[in-house]
Amino acid sequence: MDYKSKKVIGMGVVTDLTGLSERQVRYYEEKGLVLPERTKGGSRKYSFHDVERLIEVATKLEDGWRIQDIKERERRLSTKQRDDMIRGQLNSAFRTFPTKK
Amino acid sequence: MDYKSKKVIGMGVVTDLTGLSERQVRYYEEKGLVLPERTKGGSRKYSFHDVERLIEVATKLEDGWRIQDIKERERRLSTKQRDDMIRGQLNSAFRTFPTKK
DNA sequence: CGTGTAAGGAATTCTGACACG
DNA sequence: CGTGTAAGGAATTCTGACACG
Repeated sequence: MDYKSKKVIGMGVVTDLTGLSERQVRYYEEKGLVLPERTKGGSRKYSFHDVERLIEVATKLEDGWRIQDIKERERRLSTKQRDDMIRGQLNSAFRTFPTKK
Repeated sequence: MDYKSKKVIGMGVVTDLTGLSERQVRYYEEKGLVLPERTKGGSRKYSFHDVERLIEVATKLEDGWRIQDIKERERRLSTKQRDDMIRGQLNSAFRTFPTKK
């Protein structure tokens, strides 16, 4: 695992880095948009990747998105990505599988 | 600044990552071998680079080095590096400056 | 010299709840 | 729905000191 994915950042640094409040950060977690790890004592630990994710979420909210919208869109995207993967696999298996157009 | 150099890691994670005690980590700082940043409240914050540095220091201590030895050696190394830099600059200024051999 | 430990305090983070719009 | 806030507690980290070898 690389530096970007290692969950080592505490709440204080996260609020500094993102400009968000603790409340916001915890709420986005409650809604399943970020998944920090926990220390034995229960403190949240985030990765740099999580920090970027939080900023992305906050930006979309400012743009008028709702949290449900964000989750919805991403669910669909990952579904499409799965479809593309399967299509790719079929493609190499049978060189005749029809792709779009 | 990249992820590796950003000082965002608290003491707890540092001891987890290095296997060192808080005492050791603070002592190496006292001796000038690592230079964490501080939060407003006074908590130390380390980078991934610092973490690797701490492991390196601890390893050398296990190998019988003394902290002063470690600092001494590095002082000399950086002096040599400075010499090399200056030699390089002179080299490009006067293509005749004698390099070793 | 390098490290352990007990002591007491200050800073940090957590949860659950009430509030607002 | 997304966020602020006051409340109380638990976990975290800090400093200075004494101890050992």
